[in-house]
Amino acid sequence: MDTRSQILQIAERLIKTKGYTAFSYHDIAQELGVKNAAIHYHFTNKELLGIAVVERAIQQWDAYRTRLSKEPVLIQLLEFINLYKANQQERQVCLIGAIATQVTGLPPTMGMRLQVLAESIHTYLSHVLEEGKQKEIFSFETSPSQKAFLIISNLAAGLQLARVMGPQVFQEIKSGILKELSVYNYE
Amino acid sequence: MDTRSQILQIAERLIKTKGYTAFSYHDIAQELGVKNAAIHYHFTNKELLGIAVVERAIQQWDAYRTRLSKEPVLIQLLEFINLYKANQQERQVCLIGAIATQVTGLPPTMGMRLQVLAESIHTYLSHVLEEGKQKEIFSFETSPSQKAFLIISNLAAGLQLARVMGPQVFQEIKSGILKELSVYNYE
DNA sequence: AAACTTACTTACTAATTAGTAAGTTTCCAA
DNA sequence: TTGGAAACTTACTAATTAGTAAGTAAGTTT
Repeated sequence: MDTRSQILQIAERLIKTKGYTAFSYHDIAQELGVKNAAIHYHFTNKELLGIAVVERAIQQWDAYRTRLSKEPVLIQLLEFINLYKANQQERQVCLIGAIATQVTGLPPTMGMRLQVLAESIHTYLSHVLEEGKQKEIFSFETSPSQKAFLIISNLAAGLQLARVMGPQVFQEIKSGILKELSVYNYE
Repeated sequence: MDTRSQILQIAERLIKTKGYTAFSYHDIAQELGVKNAAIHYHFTNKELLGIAVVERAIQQWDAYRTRLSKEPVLIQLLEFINLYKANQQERQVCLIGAIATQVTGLPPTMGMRLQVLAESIHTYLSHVLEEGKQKEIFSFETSPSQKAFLIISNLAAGLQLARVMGPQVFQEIKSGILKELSVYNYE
């Protein structure tokens, strides 16, 4: 993998563990075994790096949801939850939560691109829920859009609560989501 | 109000808007119209200030839940939601979400005290839900503890999503929570 | 009135930060 | 084989950061 991609990968991990303001070019440089200025060569300033991290997340999400969309809705839901579970296992939060809590003091463009990501995720999950409801695989009383907001917020804050209260909280939230959708016998 | 309390109040607001790492002693000093060192007089270092902010939040929460516990369960739930709504109106996130997303790089004591706060909130809401279920005011299929985790995560991440996607998202989440509890005709 | 405390200010240090400018190495293409 | 671009390093700057030490003014206690 090329250095540019490695920088983006490390930056994303740092944002999801310490937050955007808390990580420095030095952190990335040290981990890559290069000098500070090498990071500046690839990303002139921190704002550009931050935006590129969100942009990369959008691309990866687009690829992921395109691939997933060919699967049955139940698999799509479980795999969606697993995306968050993977973060939990590394004690990370999701990118949206990590940036949203600091967004007031961040470059506006980061907020705008994050909105695009959040809306894409919400739209995708809404469709999955709608199809699942129609096919009687999921059961819920709210609209698919509203239910999508509820589930996304469960997962996002589930990661945050798990950091503070322990990993079992995420498991409780995950099984709660599925129970409320009347989904049983998974994995 | 004395200076110490004012510092804590400003610090909490800054944590809930920009995050712990992003605010400086200078930010507080400027807003109070005093010099940098005046803040250090009251809180020798940033770690002590951070812990004091969480400690104050625990005290305020204890007072609030004690007062609320005399009300009917439906009022208790609606007032609990209103605590988050108040944050939303100022474009802030909740203290737990704000700190949890950065907790990996923060003084361990802050994480420990935040855990106490989070557990107290969860215990309180669990009791409210349990009583409400028993009295058939709320309806839900999971355990009260599990439902409490779901609702807390809805509200915490609801604030974060509202920052990125707009305030209507918080409203959607709020009405979704109530609908799933079969609570109608509120306010 | 003297001693002491509270709540600061002034003036500083050391470390870290993002960011830049100029030079260097390595590889590839004409 | 020479020219140039890509990917750096070296060496620096300016700003911001947390934190400290010494001094001061106002009030409070003895």
